[in-house]
Amino acid sequence: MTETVRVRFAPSPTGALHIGGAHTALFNWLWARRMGGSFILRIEDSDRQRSTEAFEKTILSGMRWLGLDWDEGPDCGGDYGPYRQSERLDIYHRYAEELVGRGLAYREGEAIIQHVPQDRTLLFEDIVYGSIEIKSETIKDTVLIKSDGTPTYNFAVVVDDHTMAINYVIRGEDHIINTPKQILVYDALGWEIPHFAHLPMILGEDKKKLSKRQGATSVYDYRDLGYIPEGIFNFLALLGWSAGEDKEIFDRDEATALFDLSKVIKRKAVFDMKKLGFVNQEHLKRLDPARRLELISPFWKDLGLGKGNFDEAYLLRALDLLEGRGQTLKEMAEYSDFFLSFGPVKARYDGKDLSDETRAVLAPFFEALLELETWNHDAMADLARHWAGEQGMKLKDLAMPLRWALTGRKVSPGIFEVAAHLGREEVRHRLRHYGLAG
RNA sequence: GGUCCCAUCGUCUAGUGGCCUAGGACACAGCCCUUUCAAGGCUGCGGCACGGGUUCGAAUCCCGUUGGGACCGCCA
Repeated sequence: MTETVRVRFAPSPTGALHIGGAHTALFNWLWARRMGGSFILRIEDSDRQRSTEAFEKTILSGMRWLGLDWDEGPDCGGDYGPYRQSERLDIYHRYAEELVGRGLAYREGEAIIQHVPQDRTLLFEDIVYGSIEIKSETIKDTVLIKSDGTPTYNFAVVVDDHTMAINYVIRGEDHIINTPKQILVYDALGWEIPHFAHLPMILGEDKKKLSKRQGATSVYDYRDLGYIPEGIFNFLALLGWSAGEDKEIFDRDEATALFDLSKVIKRKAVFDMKKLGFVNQEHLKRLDPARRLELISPFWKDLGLGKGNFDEAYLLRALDLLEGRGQTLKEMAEYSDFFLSFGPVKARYDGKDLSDETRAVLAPFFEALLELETWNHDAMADLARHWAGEQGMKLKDLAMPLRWALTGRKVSPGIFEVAAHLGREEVRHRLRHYGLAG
C-alpha cells in the first residue's frame, strides 16, 4: 500500500510569479499529477510588511495561465486549511508553546526560540541530491516565533507541511541548507520527516541566480513578450529534467506521463532565451488555428491594428501563410501586419528607390497581373515566370518589387500567396500607391 | 570567512564500469530547396575542468586541486 502523494507550492506574495517559482511549481505539479496525488497551494504571507493581496492574485492567475491547477488552496479551500499563513497564527503558537512546555524552546521577550543540540549530525536523504549531512554545531538556536508574534519561515513551513500532510517537499536547491534546521523542528515535535527533493536552480545568462535585474523574470513578462503557456511549460520542464528518448517537445500530458522525480539532475541550469524561442515556436506551430488567432489578437492591437472588417476565415488564412515564421505571438503579429492594414506598409516603405525607368519596366507586368482571369498563386506565378523569361529578367526582379509594395519589407511569405490572399483590389490599390499600376 | 551543493559541446541535456573514437537539441557555419525570409532536409564545428588513485577496463567509483553557485536575518 502506497501513500497518496501530497505536494505543495508555497510562494510568498511579495512579487509576481517569477520563472524560478514557476519552475518549482511546475515540478511539484508534475509529480502530483504523475502520481495521482494532490497539489496544494499555500500562501506564505507571514511577512505582513511585504505581502500584498494583489501579488497573491497575480501569482494565482500566473499559475492558471501556465495550466498548473491546484487541488487545495486559499481560493478553493480544502480539508487542511486555512491556506494562508496569516490565518494560521494560532497553530504556530500552539506548537511553539508545546516546545516551550517541554523545555525544547525558550522565550526571549515576546519571541520563542528553539534550543539546538550541539552534538548531533543531521542527516537527510534527498531524492535528487542524495544524502546530505550537517553538524548541528553549525546551527545557532533558531527563532520560531518572532517578537511580533509571527512565525519564522523555518518554523512555519514545518508546521504547515506537517499539518497539511505534505509528504513530498519539492523546492529549490537554495533550501537545502535550511533543511537541517527544519529537521530539528520535525524531531522536536516528534513528527515524521517527509521526502525531500531539491531542484537545481535556474541561472541567468550571467550564471548567477535569476534576479529582477536580468530583464524579464516574471511569467507575465514572457506572456507579454508573446510566449505561450505551452512553450514556457515545455521549456521549464527541460531545465533539470529530460523526458528521455531525445524527446524535447511535448505537451502537458506527455510530460506528466514521463515525469520522474528521480530523473531530476543536480546541475544548475542557465535560462537560455534562444532555446525558449525555439521551443515556443514549435508550440506555436502546433497551436489550434482558432486559438492561435485568439491569442494573437491582443498583439495586433498593441501594434494599433484592428481586425477591422476581416472575417475569421481571412485572418485564419493570413496566419496560416506565416507557416511557422515567428518565435513569439508578438513576432507573428508583426510579420502579418500588412494583411490587416496598408498603413504599416506605407510607413516603412516609401518607394523612393523606384526610378521612372524601373516603373516603366514593371508597370506592364503588374497591369497584366491585375488582369489575370484567375486570381490565385499558380496563375500569378505562371504569369511571372513567362514574363520574366520573355523579358530576360529573373523571377525575383518581379517578385521583390511586388513584395516591397505589398508588405513594405524585403522578407515575407511567398509573395504570390500574399497577393492572392490580399485580393485583387487591395493589390491594385497598393501598386497604384507606388505608381506601379494605373 | 564559515557551512552546504555542483562540475559532459557556448547553452539545455543523454550517459549509473565495457554498447562512448561520448548521443540528441538550441545556437553557429555551409549546402540543398527557393521569388525573399522562415520552415524542412543534409553536413560541419564543438565537450567528459585538472591531477592522482581503484580496476583487465573509467565520463561513470574514491581522494585532492581548481572553478562555479547557494546560504549564513526575529525575509521567505
